[in-house]
Amino acid sequence: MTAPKPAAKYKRLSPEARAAELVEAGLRVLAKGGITAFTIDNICKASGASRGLIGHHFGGKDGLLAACYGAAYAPLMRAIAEGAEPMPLAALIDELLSERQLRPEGLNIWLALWGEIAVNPALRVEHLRQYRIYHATLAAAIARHLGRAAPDASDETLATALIALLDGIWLEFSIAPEEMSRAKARAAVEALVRGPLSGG
Amino acid sequence: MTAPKPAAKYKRLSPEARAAELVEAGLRVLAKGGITAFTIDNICKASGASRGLIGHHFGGKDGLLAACYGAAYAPLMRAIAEGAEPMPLAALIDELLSERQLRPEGLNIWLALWGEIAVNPALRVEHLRQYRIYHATLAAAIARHLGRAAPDASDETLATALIALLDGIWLEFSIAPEEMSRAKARAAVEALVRGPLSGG
DNA sequence: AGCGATGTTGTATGACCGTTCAACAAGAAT
DNA sequence: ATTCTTGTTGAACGGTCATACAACATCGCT
Repeated sequence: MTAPKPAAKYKRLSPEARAAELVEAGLRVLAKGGITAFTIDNICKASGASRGLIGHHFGGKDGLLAACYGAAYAPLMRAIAEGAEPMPLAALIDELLSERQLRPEGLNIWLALWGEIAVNPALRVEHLRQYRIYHATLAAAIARHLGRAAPDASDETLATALIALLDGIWLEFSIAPEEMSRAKARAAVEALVRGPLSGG
Repeated sequence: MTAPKPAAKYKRLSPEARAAELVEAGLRVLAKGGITAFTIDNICKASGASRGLIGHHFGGKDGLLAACYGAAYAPLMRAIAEGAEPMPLAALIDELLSERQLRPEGLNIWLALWGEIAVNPALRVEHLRQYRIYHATLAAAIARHLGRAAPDASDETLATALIALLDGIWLEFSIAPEEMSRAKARAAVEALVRGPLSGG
């Protein structure tokens, strides 16, 4: 018999890898149980890690929540930044209403976090940072669509309206899925965008 | 000296009055601290009542939360049902974007509750009940605006889109007030509604 | 004035919360 | 093989959570 290899009691990860695992677990918890389920216990159980790790890597629960917020924005940012050259507006809207962006787990994460943003100043800061990028990208796409080099005030306003409509659509998908569908969503966005964008 | 009147230790209320006070206190707590602040302690402190009352009148915290959800819908319902005869669409939209409907406290309550609806089946049921009334009222107003006696499929779809846009606008007012304004909101709603409604 | 019905109180209870931290162990460096 | 760095563990802590419930007080009724 060879010497029995003692089973390692845990796997040691790089800080980045461990942080990523915890953020992913946090997002899974948020998607399933909302903000009230976002507890150290639940997250560590979901991640398979021990209770001390969140404090060690993020300084506390709030730190992890902020990281989760950033991570929740990632798919959206990836979508609107895809490709080397800027996307045409139609393609952008198509992507924002794609099945990938409308997955229920992802939407539930938004819902859970929105309620916190209104109430948690630290999260609000992180939100504004991401929002500005999102808004600027949309405004630029609208301006390009209308043959402008840079967005003017009306493009900015339309971008704000489009963001609100998309947020509302995502919201309805989450809380009243019987009433919302991709087709209805598409029709709504087209109605909003047709007037201002066809006329010029 | 006359006999000193012993100060009453508490005021005894009818079940309806007490329930109403607790619901109001619950809404105040939701507006200020979101769903995570919705605790027995906080609510009773806000209401000036003792810790046993929520259990006594609502069977538990969840019962009160459901009642709060219904109460949160009340201003909206009152707005769209105002007057004996049906409101014209323009007036309806005006009311839905009025300052009364856009008060931050009210919007924060929505935000706090939306995150729970996605996750709490009992709340979801209550939501659907209220949503159907809301949706039907809007669809009827749209149909009337177009000279139809009853809403057809396109009116229903437009009502859904309008609800989504309004929800999104309220959301932006709460989490990104720097970017949203009543004027922008009005412009967005008009853009959404102009095409389908002017053409017929 | 006294009784009875019932709305109200506040403590007790057990579960769970987030954070801390000393002991531990894995893997790299030597 | 040994040492060292550092990621990891899990128990311990004080605080807060929702709920249950027995004692109590108020007010209508007689």
